[in-house]
Amino acid sequence: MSTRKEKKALTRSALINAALQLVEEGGNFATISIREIAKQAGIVPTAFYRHFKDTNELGLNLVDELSVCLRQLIRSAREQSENHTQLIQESIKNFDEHLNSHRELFVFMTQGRSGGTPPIRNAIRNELNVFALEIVNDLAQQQSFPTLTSAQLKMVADLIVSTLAYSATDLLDLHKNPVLKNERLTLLESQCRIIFLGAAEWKSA
Amino acid sequence: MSTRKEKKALTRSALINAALQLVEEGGNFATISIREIAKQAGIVPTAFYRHFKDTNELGLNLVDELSVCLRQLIRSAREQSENHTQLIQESIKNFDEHLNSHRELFVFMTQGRSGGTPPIRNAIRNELNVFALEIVNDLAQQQSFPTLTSAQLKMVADLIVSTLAYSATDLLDLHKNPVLKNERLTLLESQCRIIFLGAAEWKSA
DNA sequence: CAACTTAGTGTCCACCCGTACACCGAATAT
DNA sequence: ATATTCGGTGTACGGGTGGACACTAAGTTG
Repeated sequence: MSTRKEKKALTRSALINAALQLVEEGGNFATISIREIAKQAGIVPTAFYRHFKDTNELGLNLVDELSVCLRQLIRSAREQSENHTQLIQESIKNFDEHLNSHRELFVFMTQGRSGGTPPIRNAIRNELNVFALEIVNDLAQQQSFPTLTSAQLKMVADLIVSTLAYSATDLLDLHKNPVLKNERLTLLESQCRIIFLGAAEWKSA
Repeated sequence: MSTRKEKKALTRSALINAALQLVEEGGNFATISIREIAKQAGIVPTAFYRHFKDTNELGLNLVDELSVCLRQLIRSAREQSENHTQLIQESIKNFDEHLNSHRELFVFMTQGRSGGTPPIRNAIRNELNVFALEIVNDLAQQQSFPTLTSAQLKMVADLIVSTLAYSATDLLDLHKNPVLKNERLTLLESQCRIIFLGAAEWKSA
């Protein structure tokens, strides 16, 4: 039927993967060129334009990839646990596994959130906001903090997301140093517990 | 006496300021070129090499600038307050003012922490670590959390620094939107209070 | 004052960049 | 079966880049 569209979709994802791989290999997304991406994808530079206007547009598509990745992360963390401590442990383990299996996307995310073009920054910010909203949903459903309004839950969720995202930069860098990485994961766990403790104590003042 | 060294130091700081200004104007530090910096500084490109080997080396010097900036920030936040809430409010106000008066440095910091070359990333990480240690010092001196060991205080301080640094990206972007920026500052304040509440509740488990 | 040092200049080169353009050949539509 | 669409190719151009090199002029030193 559609050999045409199939092939196009194929090289399109080849371009996306090429960009991600270049980023993962240590390149800053802001500095990688159309020519590099095309070469990595095994096509000629000018063919790039059949798919994206420029690297920025490709970047926005990377954010879409990130979006589904984050959704997977939320979903796989959704087996409810007995208590907060356990929930945190399991969620962080899950987070770490996602960081490993989607390194390139998270490297792109951390880079782009502060160093991307404005459209990319906003797109990533938006994804992280959606992510926080999903956490709010979960916290509400599990009635983790019955005394908090949903606005207050959102504030807590934003803090959790902020803490996770910040740690991602460190964890991705500690990739090849398991000892330090585990230390960092332990730190992250303690910090999340602090947040949960604080949230439980929060009185609207 | 030393007109020579004076002039050199002068153009050197002209180069540093040129780089910072280019970053502040929206450029990603990773993408700005020696020629751009030199032009902005009002010298010829090749003269750049009299001061720095490459942009990376200049970047490491920007981290030094950041270092003294962070030290100023700590110092000016060191008037002790009556209670936690007030301390947080004043410290955040101080933080915001520093963000405004040293925009370029903080843009560079947020960019570089996740998107810089490995040496720059490490240098910034190191500065933030020192910053956290200074906070530990202050918290210990004020006996804010008598039940916590210094290792636990460090964990809390890291969380505070993480939260501040993460918010910096947002705050710098909201530069020209006072309403949203104030919302973000309020969010930050709530999050810091959560952290302080959680820290007060922490039992070594 | 003479010799030396050095910050900044001017020129030049090989390289990579984005992108315009004409082209091809196979998948699709008629 | 023929015409059309379109993803990928190859060539070409102007412009920006890092950096080598020889130079100058002013500051320093002895």
